[in-house]
Amino acid sequence: MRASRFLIATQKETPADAEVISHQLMLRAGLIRKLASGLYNWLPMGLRVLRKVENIVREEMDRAGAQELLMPVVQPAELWEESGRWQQYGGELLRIKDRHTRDFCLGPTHEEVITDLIRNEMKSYKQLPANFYQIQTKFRDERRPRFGVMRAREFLMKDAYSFHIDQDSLDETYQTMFDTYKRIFERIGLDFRPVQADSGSIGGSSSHEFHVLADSGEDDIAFSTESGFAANIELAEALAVPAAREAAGEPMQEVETPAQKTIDEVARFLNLSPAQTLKTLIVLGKAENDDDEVPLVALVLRGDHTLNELKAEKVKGIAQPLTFATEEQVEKTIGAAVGSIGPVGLNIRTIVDRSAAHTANFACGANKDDVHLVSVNWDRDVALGEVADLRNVVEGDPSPDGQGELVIKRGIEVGHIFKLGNKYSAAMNATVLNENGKATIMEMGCYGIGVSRIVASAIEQNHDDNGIIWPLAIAPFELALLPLNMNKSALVAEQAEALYQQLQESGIDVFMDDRNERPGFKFADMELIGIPHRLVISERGIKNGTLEYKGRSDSENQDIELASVVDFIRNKLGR
RNA sequence: CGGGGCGUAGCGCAGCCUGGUAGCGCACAUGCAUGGGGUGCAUGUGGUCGGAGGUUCAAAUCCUCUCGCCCCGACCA
Repeated sequence: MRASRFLIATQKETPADAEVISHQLMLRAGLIRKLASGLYNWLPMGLRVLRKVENIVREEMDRAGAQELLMPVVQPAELWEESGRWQQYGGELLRIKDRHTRDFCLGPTHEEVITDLIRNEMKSYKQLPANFYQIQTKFRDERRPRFGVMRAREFLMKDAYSFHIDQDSLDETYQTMFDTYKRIFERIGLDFRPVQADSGSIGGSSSHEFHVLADSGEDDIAFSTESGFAANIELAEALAVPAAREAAGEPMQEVETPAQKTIDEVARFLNLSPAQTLKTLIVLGKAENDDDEVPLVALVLRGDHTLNELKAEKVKGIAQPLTFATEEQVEKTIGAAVGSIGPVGLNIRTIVDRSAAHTANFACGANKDDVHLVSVNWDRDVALGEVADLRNVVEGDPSPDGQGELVIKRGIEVGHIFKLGNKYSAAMNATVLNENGKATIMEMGCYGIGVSRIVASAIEQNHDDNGIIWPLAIAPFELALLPLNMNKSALVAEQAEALYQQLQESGIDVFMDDRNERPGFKFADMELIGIPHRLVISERGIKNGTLEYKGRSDSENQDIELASVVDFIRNKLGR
């Protein structure tokens, strides 16, 4: 490609509304332009990157035996009513009406459509297992789109759905997809980790996420220092810390704590560390009958720990989504304000976090305004009832697999695989006949990759002060060919044209900057765009019989014999 | 959805408080010079100041409403 015939939309200045580096660089390098909040145009330069990612994903899915198909963006409401998600799915599902006022939605995911398709097409267990995928635009009406294409409302996703006669077959394909995802992210050149994950609103049992490690990530991932354990923090099991409870000391006593509400205030006032205090959070439970009053439930955690809402939600009898009781509800039922609640003498169901249950001689609210208790001990002063894992893990916690400690890093979720089981196939009655001729509900798996998000996360991991540094596999072009003063020097022009021809014929994805611009201007543009390899053709080099080569992250130029330059580049590209 | 902020040329911004001719840098066009790290000089093009209503002799500026965008806040590829 010649620069003179290609839209180079680079900008010197960073648009004010771009927050993270990948968004800034995608705008500055002229890869994307915003149309509206969460909606982006992909310019020619950006689309080349997107297509390269897409092709790697496609090749590896095909290699894994999946079949590509394509489903519509617009989906009829009936299917979503059948699965129950028309009601369940929140505001992210953009619901629209057609001219006949029939209900439709823009597809945020395609479980319903694929299940409907496959239940009509597949009749026999002999056709299973089968895995279908598409690379297609999704729409999720995000409450807050941000970070450019990282969290856009419209985005490109590879989604795959597998169908099985039994759990063993599902397990096998799940493992194949796990391995395929590893290959994909390795080929793209990302620093990533597979982690155990929650299956969220899509549903199902087992689930792994693939995270690109980057400080700008929106997820916290817990890793073990000693083993391969890695899990999203929403899921990582928190073991009891300390491992055993100390012996009880002084007798329990009441202390006046006027106007001390938060854990920090109380701990400072009592001259204790927050870890020596317990906090009691009051949430809504589930009423047994629809007409009954909603009960309150107390969750007790160590003062320095934070509640993991996902874990709390999974406890039987707690309202989903997790909802905190209002101050009025708390005062009415317990008779004390929110800052003075504690487990001693508490008149509602109480669930204690494992670590809180191992804390001795602690301080907590006395269920009387402005009074706390100190030197409180389980069993001696208050019965220890239900214990559960309620908290988020913190750095230094023991790894749940018993090996090493946990370290926490930020990650960007670029892939997610689920075992759906029969959640959709049962709701939508997707069956095939088994060996005995009996209708059997299929088992399903689903596997997603955020194709457009990968482009942004690759930049988060690979950039410097001058711009993007693309991994070779997804660079918009492999090589930038820069003739200097081409318009003045017939020698340079002639040589550049000849070399351009030669490189193209060797199958190299070359971008020749034939614009009539000064050298510094071209260098800056090519580095901002992030093309991995660069060749400079100048009059003085030609006279020496050499060209200058520089890799995007090299610090020095290297002179290359003109005659051997094509081989040199092929070698650099690993061809 | 709640809290905060911002809308003036393609991009980055000033002007608004204290009402009176709409400005600067970059980009873009033309010319001359320059020609190895975003070159210099000159001359130009480009704006219904987000929109509507109001106050006023006069509104980018003051008032009301509205729309859009960004940031922070707990259902995600």
